[in-house]
Amino acid sequence: MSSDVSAPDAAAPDYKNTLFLPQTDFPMRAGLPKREPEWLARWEAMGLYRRLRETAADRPKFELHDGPPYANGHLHIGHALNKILKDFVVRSRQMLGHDSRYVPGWDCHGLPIEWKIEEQFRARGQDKDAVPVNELRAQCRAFAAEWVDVQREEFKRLGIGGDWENPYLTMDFAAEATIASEFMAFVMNGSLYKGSKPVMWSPVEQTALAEAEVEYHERQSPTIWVRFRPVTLSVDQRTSPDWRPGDLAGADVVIWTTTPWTIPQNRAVCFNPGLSYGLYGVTEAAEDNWARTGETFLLADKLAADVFAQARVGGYERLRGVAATELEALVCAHPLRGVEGGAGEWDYDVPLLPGDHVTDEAGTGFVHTAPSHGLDDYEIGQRFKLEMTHNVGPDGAFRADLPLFGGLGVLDAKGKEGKANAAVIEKLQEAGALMARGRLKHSYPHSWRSKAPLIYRNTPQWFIAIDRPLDDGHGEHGATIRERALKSINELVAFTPPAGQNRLRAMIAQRPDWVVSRQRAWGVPLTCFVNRETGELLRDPEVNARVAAAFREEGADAWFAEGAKARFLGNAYDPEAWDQVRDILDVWFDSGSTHAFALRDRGGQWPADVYLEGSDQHRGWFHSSLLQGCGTRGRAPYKAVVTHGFTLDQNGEKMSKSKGNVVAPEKVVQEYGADILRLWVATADYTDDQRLGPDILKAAADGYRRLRNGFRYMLGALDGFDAAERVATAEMPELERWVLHRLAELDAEVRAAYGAYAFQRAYAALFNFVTGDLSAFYFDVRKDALYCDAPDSLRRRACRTVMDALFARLTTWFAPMLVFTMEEVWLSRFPGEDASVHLETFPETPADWRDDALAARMAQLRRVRRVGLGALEVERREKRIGAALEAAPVIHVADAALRETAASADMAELLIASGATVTDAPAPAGAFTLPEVPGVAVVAALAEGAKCARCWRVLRDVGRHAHPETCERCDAALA
RNA sequence: GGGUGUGUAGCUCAGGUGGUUAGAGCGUACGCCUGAUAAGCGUAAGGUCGGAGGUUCGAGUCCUCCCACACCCA
Repeated sequence: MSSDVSAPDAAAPDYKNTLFLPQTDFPMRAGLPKREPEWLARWEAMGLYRRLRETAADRPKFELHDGPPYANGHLHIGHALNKILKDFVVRSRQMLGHDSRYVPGWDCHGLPIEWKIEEQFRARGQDKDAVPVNELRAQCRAFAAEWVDVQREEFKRLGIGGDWENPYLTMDFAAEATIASEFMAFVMNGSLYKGSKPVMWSPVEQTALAEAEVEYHERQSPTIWVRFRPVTLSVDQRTSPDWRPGDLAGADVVIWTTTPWTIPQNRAVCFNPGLSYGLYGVTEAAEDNWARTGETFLLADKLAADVFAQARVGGYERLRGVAATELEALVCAHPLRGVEGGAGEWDYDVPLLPGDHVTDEAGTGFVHTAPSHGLDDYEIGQRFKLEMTHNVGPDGAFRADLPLFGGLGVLDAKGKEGKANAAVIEKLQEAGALMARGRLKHSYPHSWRSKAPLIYRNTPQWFIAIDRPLDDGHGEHGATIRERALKSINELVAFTPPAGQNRLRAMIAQRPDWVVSRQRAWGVPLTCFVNRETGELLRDPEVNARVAAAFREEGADAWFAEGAKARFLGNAYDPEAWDQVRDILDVWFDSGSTHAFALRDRGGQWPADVYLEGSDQHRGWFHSSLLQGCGTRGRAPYKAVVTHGFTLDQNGEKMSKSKGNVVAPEKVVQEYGADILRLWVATADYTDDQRLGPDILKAAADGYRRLRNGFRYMLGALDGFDAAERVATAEMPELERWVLHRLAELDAEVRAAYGAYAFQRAYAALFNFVTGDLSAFYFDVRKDALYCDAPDSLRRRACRTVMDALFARLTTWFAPMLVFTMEEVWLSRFPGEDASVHLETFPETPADWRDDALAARMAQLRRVRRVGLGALEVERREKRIGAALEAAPVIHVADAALRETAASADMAELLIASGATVTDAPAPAGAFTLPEVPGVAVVAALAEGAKCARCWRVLRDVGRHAHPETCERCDAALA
C-alpha cells in the first residue's frame, strides 16, 4: 500500500506532543438554543445597552426610529425579519463609530384590541355599549400592556439589542398627550375640517365597518343601463372636424350600474380619456323596445356590441368616433330631471368627468358617479367639487322627505332586498331613461358578524386637508402638506431599494384628504370643540394646553371623564355653546406621530436617519409619518426609507395556517437558535420577498457550522498568542501580506455594505473569504508552519500576527449579524466581566496593508496552484499518492514572466507538497493541464527521501539529524 | 381590474453602458486526509437565464406581449 520512503519506521519516536496543534475550549457544536439565553442574561446583568450609550456618548448620533408593531399576539416571521434587520442596522452603525441608540416601540390603540375586549364582554353577556367608555379603555390598555410584555421577551430572545426597559408606547400618557398636541397643531394651522365620506355601512347593525370586518359573498343584483341626455355643448365641439350640428345633443350617454338605488344620488358621469368612444345609431329594433330605431347613443367602442345585445337592439351602426375633448364638454341632465312628483329634486346638471378608474372591461365605458356611495365616486367628487348627498339614512332607507322614494329601504331590517331598487327602476322606466335591464350574480360585501349585505354610505368625518396652504412657519419645502411631502420624497429622502420612491410618490401624489376620525373608543380622541351655532372650530392655545397637560398626567381618558368639557373649555367659553368631539383619531395618526414623542420628546435626532419597515408600510407608517411630519414640521421625519419584502415559504408561496407552511420564529429559535435565523436574514435579499422553510434553515445551519469552525480554528491557532510575537508587516512572508491585503479590501467592502444596508453583500463577502481564502487556502497552507515551526520562527510568528488581525476584524464584522456566536468567540479569547465584542468598533485598517501588486501576483500563483492540485488529484485517483505531502510535482511553465513568478514563490508550500520544481523544460506528454490555465503543465512526481516523523514531509535529509527520523526544521524546533 | 415590484443551476445569490463555451458559495456524488476529525481538502455532475415574439452581425442584458408570484389598492 505504501512505499518504503513514506512508511515511518515502526519504532519511530512519537513527536505528536512536540507539535503546536490548535488548542481551544471553544466547542465545535454550538448548542445555540440552550446557550443563547445565557448570553442574554449576561448582557442584561452587565447593562450592555447602557454601556453602549456611555462608551459612544461623544460620537455622532445615528437614529433608526422604530416602527411600532401592534401589541396583539405572538411574533410572526415578519416581525422577526423586521427587527433583525433593524438590529443589523443599529449594531453596524454603532460599530462603524456612531452612537446608535434603539428605542423600540409599540402601537397600542385601535380596533383589533377593542374587538378582543368587546368579545370578552359579549362572552360575559354584557352589552359593550352599556359599559362606560373609560372602563372599556382601561381593559384595552391592560390587554395591550400584556402583549407588549410578551412581544418584548420574544424580541429580546432574537438578540435584538435596545432600550427594552424604556420602550415607547403609543398609549403612554406622555405619548397620548403628544398625539393630542400634534392633532391640535392641525386644528390650529387650519388644515382640519369636517366633511363627509362614504364608508362601508351595515344598515342592519346601523354601524360603519372597517375593511377587516367585511367579507365577500355572491349576491344577485339588478343591473340597469341608464340614459343621460346632454343638455349643453361647448364651443370646442364645433371646432372638431367631425362636428355635425346637434349629433351629440340628441344622443344618450349610457351608464351601467348594479345599484339602481344610487341613481337619485348621481352627480356625475365619468369616462376615461384613454379609451375609444363612438356615437352609435340604432338601425333595427322592435317597436316596443326601450332603445328604438333612430336613437343614438354614446358608448365605449369595445363595449357597444355587448350593450346593444343587452338592449335587444337588432342592428346598429357606428356613426363616428367621439374624442375625449368632446366628452369632457358634455353636460347632461339627471335622468330623473322633471319627472312627475320629483319636485325639482333632480333638476341639476350632471357633468361628464375624466377618471382613470373607468375601464372598458365591463359596462358601457361611462360610470355613474354618486359621491356619497362609492370611494372612486367620492374621490372624483372631491376633485371636482361635487355635492355630497344625504339621501340615505343609517337604517339604509331614503330620507322621508325625498320625493318619490322617501322612506324606501335599500335593504330591510333583516338585510333582505328593500323596495328602493325596484322603485327607482320603475321611475327611470317611466321617465324613458332606461335603455336595458338585467340581473347579475357577483361578489358583494357583507358584514362578517350579521352576514347581511353592506352599502357605501357617507357619514360625517374629520379630515386633514393636504392641499391647503399652511401659514405655519414651516414653508421651506412647500406651502401644503402634499407639496412638502412630494418635495421630501423627491429631494430629501433616500430610498432602499430605489423603487420605494416611486411607490410612495405615486400614493402621495394622488391621495385624497386624510380622514382622521373613527367612531371608536380605544385611542386618542380628536381633542377639539365645535361651535354649535356656527360649526366653527375652537382655536385657543390655552384650551389646548389644558388638554395636553391633563393627558400628560391622566392619559387620554381625561377627555371622556365626567365634566371634561367644562374643565378644558375653562371660564372663557360657555360649555353650552360648544360641542366636544368624541371621535377617536385614526391609529395611523398615532403612529404617524411617533417621531414627535419618541424622537423629539426623548432627545433623539430629528429627522431620523432611517425608517425601516416592510413594503406594505408605503401606504402605512411611511405614509402617515410623512403627512404628519409635513403638517407639523414641514418635512418628512426621516432621511432614509429602507423597505423589506415579505417572507414566503420555501416554494415561494404565502405562509398560511391552512397550508401548514408557517415558520414561527419561536420554533426556529428552539430548534436552531436565533443566530441561525439571523444568518438566514443575512443571506437573503431582503429588498425582495424571501423564502423560508425547513431546507433553507438547514442550509443556514450548514453555513453557520462552517463559519463556526473557521473561528474555532483561529482560536486554536492563537492559543497563548502574545503581543511580543508580533511581526511587522514589512517582514512578513508574502502569504501573510496577501492576507492583510485581503483584509484591507474587505474592510472597505464591509464598511460600504453596512453603510448601504446591504447586509447580504457584507455577509457574502465575509463568508466567501472565510471559506475560500482562509479555510481552503491560507489555513490549509499554514498548518505546517503553525504546527511544526519553532515558536520563534518568523513564519509562524507572522502567521499568528495575521491570525490576530483576522480575529479582531472577523469577529467585529460578523458581530452585528451573529450576535451570540461572535460574543462567544470573543469571550473565549478575551474573557472578562466587562468584556463584550459588542462594545468594540470595527478596527481601523492600516493603509499599507493594501498591496495590489502582491494581490495580482498571488492570483497568478493560485492559478498555477490549481493546475498543481489537479495533477495531485489524478495521482490520488490512480492510487499513487494519498496525501499531497507524498508528492513533489514538477511544474512546466511556458511563459517566462509567469515562470519567474512561480519560481520566486514557494510552490511546494502553496501546494502542501513536500517539494516542487518550476522549470522551462517542455511539458512531457501526459502532463496535467487545465484549459483555463494555458501554458502550465504539471507532472506530479513522488517526493524523494523519507517521511519526517514529526512534520510528515518527505525530504532527503530526514534521518541525518540529532533527533531520529526528523528533517532539519523539525530537528531544530526540537532543540 | 389598477398600481408597484420580482422571476439566472436543488438552495442563496453575482452577472456597469448588449459581445468569446453564463459565474460563486452551499447542497449532492465521488475521492483524499485522519495532527481543525459529528471537522478539513480536492474533483465532478448540475442552468430551456419564467414563456413567446421582435430589434441587432450578436441579448440573461434593449422593446412588445404573455405567464407566475408578492405587496398595496379597487
